[in-house]
Amino acid sequence: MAADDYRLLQRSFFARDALDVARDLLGKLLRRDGVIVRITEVEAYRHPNDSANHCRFGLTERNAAMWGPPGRAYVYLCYGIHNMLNLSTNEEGEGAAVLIRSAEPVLGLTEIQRRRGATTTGPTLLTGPGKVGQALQLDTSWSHHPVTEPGGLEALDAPAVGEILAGPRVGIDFAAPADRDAPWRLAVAGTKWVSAPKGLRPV
DNA sequence: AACACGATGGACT
DNA sequence: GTCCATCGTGTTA
Repeated sequence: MAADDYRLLQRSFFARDALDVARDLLGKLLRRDGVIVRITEVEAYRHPNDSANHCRFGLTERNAAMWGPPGRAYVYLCYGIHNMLNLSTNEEGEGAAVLIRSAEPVLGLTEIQRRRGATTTGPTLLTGPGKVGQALQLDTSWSHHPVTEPGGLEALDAPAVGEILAGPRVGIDFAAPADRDAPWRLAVAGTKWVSAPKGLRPV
């Protein structure tokens, strides 16, 4: 299949609750120039009433892309080092997004290795949100970029996946217990391209 | 105007 | 298992 045969996801795909979008994003593709990856693990950050969500204190300059139209990138810097990719969901005015936690190389493996500074072809190449950001060469200036339009970073359609695993989100111990325990981390079953298989179980 | 800390990853014991 | 790099953001004063 030629790269030009891939179809962009539509804005309406993202104009739904983050948890629904998260589930449907599994198996979909992200393209940046000659690199294509398949999404294998995601987390939903919902609106409202999600105390793990960056939008929990309202609109700020950093999280503005989450409040904006659906289908936009929200890239934020974590620990001063890692650029984390989210895709905005819900309707404009609702602060919600899906964090892309892991992916699997589809095209451009050697370029991904170069960007990551790694030689492995195994899951450690691309499991973890910081690695995804690095492989797609993203930084915070990519926030607000529409992934439903050609050019730059694109979200591409692909067949739905089969079985799905779910479990609590990672690294949100600061959140309220109910939000901490909510099974809003989703992953493709049967793949090794998942950052933390522990804690995931079939839905 | 200061300050504490994070939706992590890699190196090391 | 532990340690910590590294800096922008949001909170608090």
